[in-house]
Amino acid sequence: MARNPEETRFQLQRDRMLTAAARCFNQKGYSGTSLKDVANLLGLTDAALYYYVRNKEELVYLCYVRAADAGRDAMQRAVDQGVTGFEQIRLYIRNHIECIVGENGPLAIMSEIPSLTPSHRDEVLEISRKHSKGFEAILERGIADGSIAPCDVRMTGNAIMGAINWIPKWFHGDAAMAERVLDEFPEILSRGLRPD
Amino acid sequence: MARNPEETRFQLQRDRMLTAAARCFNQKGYSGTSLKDVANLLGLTDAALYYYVRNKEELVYLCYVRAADAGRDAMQRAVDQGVTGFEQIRLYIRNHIECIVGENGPLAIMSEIPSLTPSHRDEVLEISRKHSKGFEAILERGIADGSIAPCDVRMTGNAIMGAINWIPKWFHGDAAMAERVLDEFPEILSRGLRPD
DNA sequence: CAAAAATTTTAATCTAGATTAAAATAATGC
DNA sequence: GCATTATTTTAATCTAGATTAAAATTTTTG
Repeated sequence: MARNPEETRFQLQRDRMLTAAARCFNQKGYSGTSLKDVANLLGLTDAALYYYVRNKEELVYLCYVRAADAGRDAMQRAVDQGVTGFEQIRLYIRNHIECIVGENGPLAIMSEIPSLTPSHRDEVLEISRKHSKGFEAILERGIADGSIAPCDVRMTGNAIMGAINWIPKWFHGDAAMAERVLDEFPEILSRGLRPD
Repeated sequence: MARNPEETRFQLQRDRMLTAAARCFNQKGYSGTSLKDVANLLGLTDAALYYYVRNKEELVYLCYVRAADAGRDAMQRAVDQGVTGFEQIRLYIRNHIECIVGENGPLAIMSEIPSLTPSHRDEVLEISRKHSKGFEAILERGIADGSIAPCDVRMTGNAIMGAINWIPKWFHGDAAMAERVLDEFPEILSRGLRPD
């Protein structure tokens, strides 16, 4: 055990593990990926994973927490940098997609919350709800400042988030495609928000 | 075995089964749902399902084929009824969402194609690709007839389809909500397509 | 370099869930 | 009502994959 450099070592391995797991989960789902799948991506044995997590459920849980952190971060930066609500939404879309298709590896899409422990489930649901609320709040500010046309913010949020969350289903790590998504999606998804 | 009324009986049960399975799969994924889960929804024993399908994989496969049929149908009706490309897209969105949130039970979202048999996988992928092409073709017609602004049809298709495919993740059979989705989504998702 | 701590592997165990076969029940045709 | 066919259940198998414990290996520290 250690102060900092070694804690970092453990953390780094664990992080690589979460990335590998996220890749598997996005592709084959929670139950569909075996710990062996994840371990293989890392050149390890399945049993080795238990050195880093208590069990498989905790692995998803950590993936989700990590994704939530990245999402919150993407939103925070967008709010900090954008002036109008519209600009903030656009920045957020771009930032978030960057997390998803970026080279630091994929983020897990939170698509199997039912598989979590009740306690973990509640926690993740709470975070997720907060995130949605944050998104809707930006929309509302945009409506207030006139940069976004009045709309059902809940449904609009669901639509935009859905389009983003679905990306891992068809995107598989092609760098050229990553560029294209990053260029096109923010425009496509925000275009409909503008007032006439 | 039978001519027609009995064939219908078998078909009907099988259809109920596909609906139940679709509900489970959408909620918990392929590997996440046991045959017992599906059987319970029908008031049956898991073993009884084998009277209708060869195995679990065939069950997903049939769910996917069924969803594909409904999707093709929704698109065909949209093309038949709409005049401009824009109108057709809008109609298609509404028709498809109606399949998803409608009362005849949910359609399976094709999110776990990797779990299929190679042969089934190829077939479903082919159908799915054709569907995407159909969607993009409508977009292109819309661009040609001036009802839709020029855009990257591939990315636009991915965005719109993604938003739709994600619906089952947050929609859970509330009738009032179904109305709301059906009212809002076609507008939200098509608004950005209009030329300036 | 040797001791201690950290990391990984090997080898079992344990269980849920898919699948099957045989038996039981229900429905239908005559 | 009887014989046949359709449907479902009961009761076993069988297997993949999660989990664990102990042993082996690697890394770190002094």
